[in-house]
Amino acid sequence: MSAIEIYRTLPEQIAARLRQDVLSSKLKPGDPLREIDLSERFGVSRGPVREAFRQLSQQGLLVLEPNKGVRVAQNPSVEVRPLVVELRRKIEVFVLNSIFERITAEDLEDWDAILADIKAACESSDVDALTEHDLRFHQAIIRSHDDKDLFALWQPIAMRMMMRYNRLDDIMESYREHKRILDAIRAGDKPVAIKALEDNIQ
Amino acid sequence: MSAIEIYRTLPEQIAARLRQDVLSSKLKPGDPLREIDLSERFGVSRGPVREAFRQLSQQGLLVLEPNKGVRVAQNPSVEVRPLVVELRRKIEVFVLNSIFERITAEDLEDWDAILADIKAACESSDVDALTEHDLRFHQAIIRSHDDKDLFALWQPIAMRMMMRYNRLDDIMESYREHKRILDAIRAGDKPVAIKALEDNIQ
DNA sequence: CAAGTGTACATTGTTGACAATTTTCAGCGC
DNA sequence: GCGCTGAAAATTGTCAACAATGTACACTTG
Repeated sequence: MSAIEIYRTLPEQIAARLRQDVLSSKLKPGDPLREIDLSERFGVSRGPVREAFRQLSQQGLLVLEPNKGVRVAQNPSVEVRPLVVELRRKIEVFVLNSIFERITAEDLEDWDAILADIKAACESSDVDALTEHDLRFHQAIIRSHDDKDLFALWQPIAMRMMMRYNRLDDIMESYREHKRILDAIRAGDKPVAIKALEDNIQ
Repeated sequence: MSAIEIYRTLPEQIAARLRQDVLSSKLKPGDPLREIDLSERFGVSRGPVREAFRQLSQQGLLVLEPNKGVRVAQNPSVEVRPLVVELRRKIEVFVLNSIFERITAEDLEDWDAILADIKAACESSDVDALTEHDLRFHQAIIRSHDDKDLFALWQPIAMRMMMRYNRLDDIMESYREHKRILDAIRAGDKPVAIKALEDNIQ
């Protein structure tokens, strides 16, 4: 796995590992997870594993059933998915619109760095890495807003889209979509930036 | 407290109690909560209390800081609140629109019963009870959709609105708003029902 | 006296044992 | 063979002790 270990607590580290497994379909919808298995695999007790389960269920990646256990969540139904897409668009457009005039050179540097990771992942057709860096890109934008609660609002919605790349014929298109967003921001063109962001969320 | 004890697990019961305290402003934004205090108050160990904290932080009512503890969350800023309102509207309208033709007589009976509770709370000016039954009313509608994940999507957004009734000069208006929704549903008038629902969410 | 430092205290984090619940499946009667 | 019953196994839920972390404040030092 990648070496991004900014996660401070034990449950966060475990949750991050499991999230990768779910998003990369190493764990499939309906798969059961047992606390003992994972506590042995990570060399910790069941407590932190339980808490990681709670975190991921709050993000919609796992489903908890009291006294029965945890399973990987089903993807949103075809009926509900358009709603999820619309909600995520609303939040991200709100944020971009709100911070646009206050975006700093440092912000753009950070986002360029992530864009480079996206490009590398596209060029090597590494879908898992692309999923990770795509998420990081949008996270970075959300997190640059002063109101830190927006991230908590956005995360469960974004996770439910689960970044499935089957929508793209050409994986490089993902890189180009994100590049268009940053280019428009750099040019100070707000409407185009927002349009590019909306086009990327589907 | 009211005797609605449908919550199966210990952490759910604790979370329900704390949620009431937060929504009724018995606990105010910024107030710190200590695991020991609550475990003694409820006569359980710290484990279930910790899990209740996690549930409520996922709903946006508490804020967790690793190794430091838990505080009651701040209300959404005036800038973000319109976004939250819009997101909640989108979800509830989506659900009502989606289930409208399949609403049964039993559904309407259930919702009428909750409406009666709302009426009683309004007549006795019991704002805490009104908050509770208002939540129950909208929960019941969301939960009648086949896709149970919609409730998990809706809850953190709805909680962040925190049902503040200072928007109403006359508390009875809350009852009338909800009655308008059910009347329109009963009459089979979808556009009016959706309009009434939208008007109620602000 | 201000700034920094160390130590005791308060609080959260983690663990392993035990309790409660659910699931599995062998045994039984029909 | 089919369905029911109930004991055993597997799994999650709860607890209390211990570890790690953060905080408060008296103390030192310049």
